[in-house]
Amino acid sequence: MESGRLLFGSPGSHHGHQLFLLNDASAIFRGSKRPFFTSAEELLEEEYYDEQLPEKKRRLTPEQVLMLERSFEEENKLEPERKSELARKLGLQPRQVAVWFQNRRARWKTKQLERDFDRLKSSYDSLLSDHESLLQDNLRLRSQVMALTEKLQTKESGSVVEGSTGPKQDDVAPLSEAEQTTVAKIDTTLIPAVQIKAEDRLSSGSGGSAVVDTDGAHHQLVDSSVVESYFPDDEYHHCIVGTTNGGFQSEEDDGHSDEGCSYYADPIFTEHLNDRVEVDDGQLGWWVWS
DNA sequence: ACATGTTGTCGGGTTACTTCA
DNA sequence: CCTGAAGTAACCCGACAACAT
Repeated sequence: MESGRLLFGSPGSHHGHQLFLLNDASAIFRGSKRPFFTSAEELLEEEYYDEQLPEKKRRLTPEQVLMLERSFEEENKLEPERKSELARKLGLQPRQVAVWFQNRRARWKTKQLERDFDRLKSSYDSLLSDHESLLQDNLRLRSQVMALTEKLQTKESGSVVEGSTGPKQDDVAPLSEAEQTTVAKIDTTLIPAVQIKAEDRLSSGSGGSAVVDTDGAHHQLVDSSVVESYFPDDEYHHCIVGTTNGGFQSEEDDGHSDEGCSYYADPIFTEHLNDRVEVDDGQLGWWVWS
């Protein structure tokens, strides 16, 4: 071990005053209490070294720091030969050079962590912005699907009564090309899902049976006017109880009502929640969105 | 060949001191 | 003048590797 230090101070103190054994070049500081950032001119002044106070921490001169920094840029690890060479050139103890490199690596690592943090935070902020933008798109598209679905149903009901005394088909505005494309998607994805659910329900026989939709939501028909829906992706495992009388409740597994349910914040869900339950002569139908 | 001791270095944490606002 | 924050030289400790015995 490189040691070379003398301790004096009160016994038992963890950090006694320390006096360093100095090499030839630094011997001019022996016994002085050199302040930080001492200029070269000041160092040459005789009275500077008159005091015989114990050696304490001394700042390295700017020239010493510059040379150490340059050496650190080349290689941040210090092999024994380079350490001795640097110590000789700078007029420092090899131990001082080693300590400087250790501290310099620690400072570099701290800065590196700060840079990494900034980079990750920037990346996170960007992703968050993208996520929020996608949520807005999702919301908008859901609304569009709803509107188009309603439009399609209105059109289909108009064609059923065509030729009868019902409203004329001309009362329904024709779908645009884009709307027709969306409707086609609804036909191929949503309607079969509804059919599957209807088959599940019908095959189960009783009104108290349960079905699971494409979202994994578990729907239980309680009676002719009430259905309970459990959403497995909801970390709170809320139970949404929809009714046909215009209201709904949200409960947690333990039965306590929860006004903070995240679904309240979803305008699409809130607006169309009761659409999930359509009771018509005991027949249960579902709105489904993907 | 293996065990043990010595020496030096490293990273992480801490202390003591200086500088500055 | 006092004070707290920041920067930094130096230290302590445990882990590890290289080398000698």
